Amino acid sequence: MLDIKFVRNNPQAVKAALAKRGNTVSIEAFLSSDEERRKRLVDVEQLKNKRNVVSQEIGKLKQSGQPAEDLVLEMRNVSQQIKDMDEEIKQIEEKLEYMILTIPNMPNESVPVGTSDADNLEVRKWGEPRKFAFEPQAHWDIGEALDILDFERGSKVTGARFTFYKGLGARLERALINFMLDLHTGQHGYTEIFPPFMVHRDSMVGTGQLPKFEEDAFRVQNTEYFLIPTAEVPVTNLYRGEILEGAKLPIYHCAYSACFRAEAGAHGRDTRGLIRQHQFNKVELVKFALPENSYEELEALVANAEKVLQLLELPYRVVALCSGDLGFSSAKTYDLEVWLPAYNTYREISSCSNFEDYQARRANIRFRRDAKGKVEFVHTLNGSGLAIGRTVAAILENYQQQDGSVAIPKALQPYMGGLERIAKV
RNA sequence: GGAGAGAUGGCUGAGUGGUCGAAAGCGCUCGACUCGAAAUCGAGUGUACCUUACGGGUACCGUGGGUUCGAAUCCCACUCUCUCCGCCA
Repeated sequence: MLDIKFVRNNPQAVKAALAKRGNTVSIEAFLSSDEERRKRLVDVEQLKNKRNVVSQEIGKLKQSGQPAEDLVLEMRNVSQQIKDMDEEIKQIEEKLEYMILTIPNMPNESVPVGTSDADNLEVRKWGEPRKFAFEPQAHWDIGEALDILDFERGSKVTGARFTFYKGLGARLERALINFMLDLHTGQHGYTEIFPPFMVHRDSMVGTGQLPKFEEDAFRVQNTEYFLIPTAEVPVTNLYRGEILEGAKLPIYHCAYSACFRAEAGAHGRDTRGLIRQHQFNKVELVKFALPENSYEELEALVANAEKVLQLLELPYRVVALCSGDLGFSSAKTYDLEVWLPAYNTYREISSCSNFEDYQARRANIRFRRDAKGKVEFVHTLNGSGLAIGRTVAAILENYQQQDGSVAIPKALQPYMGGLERIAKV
């Protein structure tokens, strides 16, 4: 969430920043409630002070055997008043909290201004889309033909947007997970985490999925547990409520997890194939950084994610999201988009964001530079490194052969038991 | 699932209705001593909010309620941890 004091002191700047997102939240409504709260707080705290002082007097009177009935009666009244005022303040605070939790982050200065993904800025391209001597097939057709993906039975057993991987398809998924984790832990300095796949409400609030986007999440019946939409949630919340040692920053974590998304509002989009599933696998990168370094850390994180695509020799481009396309909690986001021949376009395969102190403030993740220093909020970052299902789709489509088989990228072959291609059995 | 014990500051741990934001020790910071270090001695050392010139106030002893003039302390519910039994991958 935003710094309430900053909002109070710079309402115009906040409004201008949020306007770049096309956000219409009323800062005025927030500020008037905020003022109301403070006004009442002053009153009730005065009363509480009176109660504290007089209560001590009563104690002394009673100890010395003197009567204190009139004071007790008076304080009985005061206490009731305090109770009523506390109740009113609580109502206001609940309203305020909901408001501040539903105000998105402010875009960083460097974010291009725009209203939709059409205004996103291509930063760089890597690799050349392959020229096919034949009509390239979509990955769902390739996968079904090779009997390594089974969408029909996925729907039968669970429902739409669920898929069975079979044989070398399942092996490919597992190989990619291991390949990516090995790369990030071995070459990029990330410490591996294997997180819970369910978290409670506070964790979802901490990273920004709640309270605003509850309809996007799967909640476990009769509990307050949510299936994680990304490992970002449990891994960022690892240090929730903690004060970290400044000397230990930055902290790099990577984590494999399954991800669960309700995809509310995505009906009819990407209905075929692996692109948009209710359950998919992902290797996530998470960083906890010093505020002054977070933008360098973002560039490095993007480079770490790009490395996966480079090693797999998949053509991609890097896009800087414009202000209107930015995620709720993000101050700046780069998307990695991989080339998908059957779509004849680049599709998102990784999203790398700097949240600055927005999540840290929600999740109360702080650090102290040294023993004497004041506590400060860390900056949190994360990015996919990469989405596994979409990587499988990209490999199937980019590495397909005329005979229907699919070559396996060199870097991945050791993870496939040395296998060089997936062919029909 | 059954029975029991517990949750206090960075840590250990005292505190069963008032003067307790909280003893003591450890740790940490600063200072003294020292050529330097250790040891020793002295001072300091939570977070948030409100107000503000200095300063002051309020809240927080797992979480949420309740009793009371007054709650770390009493009552209720919940969460988590530990021990024993049962069950289980």
